[in-house]
Amino acid sequence: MEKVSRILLVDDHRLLMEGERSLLAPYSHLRIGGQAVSGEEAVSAAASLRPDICLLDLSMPGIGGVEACKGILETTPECRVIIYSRHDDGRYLLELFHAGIWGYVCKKDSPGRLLQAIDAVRQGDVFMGLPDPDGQRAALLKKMRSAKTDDTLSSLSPREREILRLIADGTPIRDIADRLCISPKTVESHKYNILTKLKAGSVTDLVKVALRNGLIHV
Amino acid sequence: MEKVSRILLVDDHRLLMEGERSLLAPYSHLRIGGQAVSGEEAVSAAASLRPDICLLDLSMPGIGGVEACKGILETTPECRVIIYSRHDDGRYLLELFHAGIWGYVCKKDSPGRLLQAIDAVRQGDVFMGLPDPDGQRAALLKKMRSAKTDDTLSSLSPREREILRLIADGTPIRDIADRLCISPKTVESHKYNILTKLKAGSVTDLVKVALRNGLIHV
DNA sequence: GGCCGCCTCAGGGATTTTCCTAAACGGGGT
DNA sequence: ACCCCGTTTAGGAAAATCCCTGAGGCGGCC
Repeated sequence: MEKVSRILLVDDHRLLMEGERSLLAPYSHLRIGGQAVSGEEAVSAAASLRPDICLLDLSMPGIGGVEACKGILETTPECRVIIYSRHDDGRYLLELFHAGIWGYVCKKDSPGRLLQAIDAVRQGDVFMGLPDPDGQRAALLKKMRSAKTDDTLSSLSPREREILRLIADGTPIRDIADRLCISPKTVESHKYNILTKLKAGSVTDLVKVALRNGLIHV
Repeated sequence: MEKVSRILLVDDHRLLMEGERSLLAPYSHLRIGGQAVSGEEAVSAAASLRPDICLLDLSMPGIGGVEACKGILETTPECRVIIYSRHDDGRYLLELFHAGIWGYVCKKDSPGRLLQAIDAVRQGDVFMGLPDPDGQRAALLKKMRSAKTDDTLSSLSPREREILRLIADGTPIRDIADRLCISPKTVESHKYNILTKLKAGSVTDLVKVALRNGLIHV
């Protein structure tokens, strides 16, 4: 008798989630153990339902998939998270890999690959579905195997994250200082530290980082 | 006997497209008249297949949904385009409305609303499915009814677009001047004009515009 | 107690950007 | 011929940012 895996579906596209449900429906060893339509919901759902597998959409409003993933793994480390991403460039893959995901599948791939991934992680394997744009897959794998983590936002203090958000939103230093009731010089210091920590060369890089991490929206 | 509408599906999520197919399947008066997984494909598919309705995803790599929409309407103005967007904030709605769309539905809504929209445009009605975040729907409708178009990038000259791209990528003025073999002062002027034309307050706005229009990537 | 990271503030010169105004040149359209 | 538009250049003062260095207070951890 085969073990049944309880799967938590997380996606803010309801229709896509329906697609996932019907994809999984024929398999009696795969049971939908819950669903969530936001990162926040996903974290609390995982904590209470303790699913075996979590199928997680990356791009969601609010805390976003990356943070959701970390949150889930914090409260429910035994849950094997499979990222179901719309991006075909392995975005965040490094960060997520080091955070502890077990699978990564692009939405552009055939739905069958999702089943492949689920089967793999059920058996304790890791399934990373990566297309090979410009032959960079090898380099990506190499980076995955090296222990270096990306860190991006995790190296920033809460205050720095807050200021990063405001800067990336286009708020001038003076206004940030006013809103936070601190000296403009302090804001400058924070900005300098942020740029240094993130190895960013300009505010445009900060915008991109903030965008990737859901701090701001396009 | 009911007229049959031929529908072109455009989405780079294959699974989501499957969802759309099965959603439409029960209705004999709705026939899938083709499908495309990119904006470029969509434009040529519309030109050759001349569908009655086009169900168009907004966020796609390459030329993206906005440009795809314009391209479709250029070659196939009789095709009634329904935008199927993942955003719930009516993003691009103004621009798209003036470009000539007939419908707008958020992916977050129930799939039923998609059918509603299709029925509406089949009957010659316009269906704009807008949630009401912060009560801004009224303002949005007002803007829709006023004749002002958004224009975004279309108001820029090729040179300005080129410089916008470089600025949004974080290239300092001096480097842009070097790369383009022109005076830094010229670049400044272009930048000033871009900022003015786009009514942007800072480079961060330029990053977002560039991102939305596919000039740069996150 | 001591160390460390975070937040705060400040100084100050160098550098860059901002915000225009003005103008010259060429190409394309009327 | 004429005009409009895009491209190029320039000027210059005011403002903002950059790039540090240094330092004090505060809370947590060993």
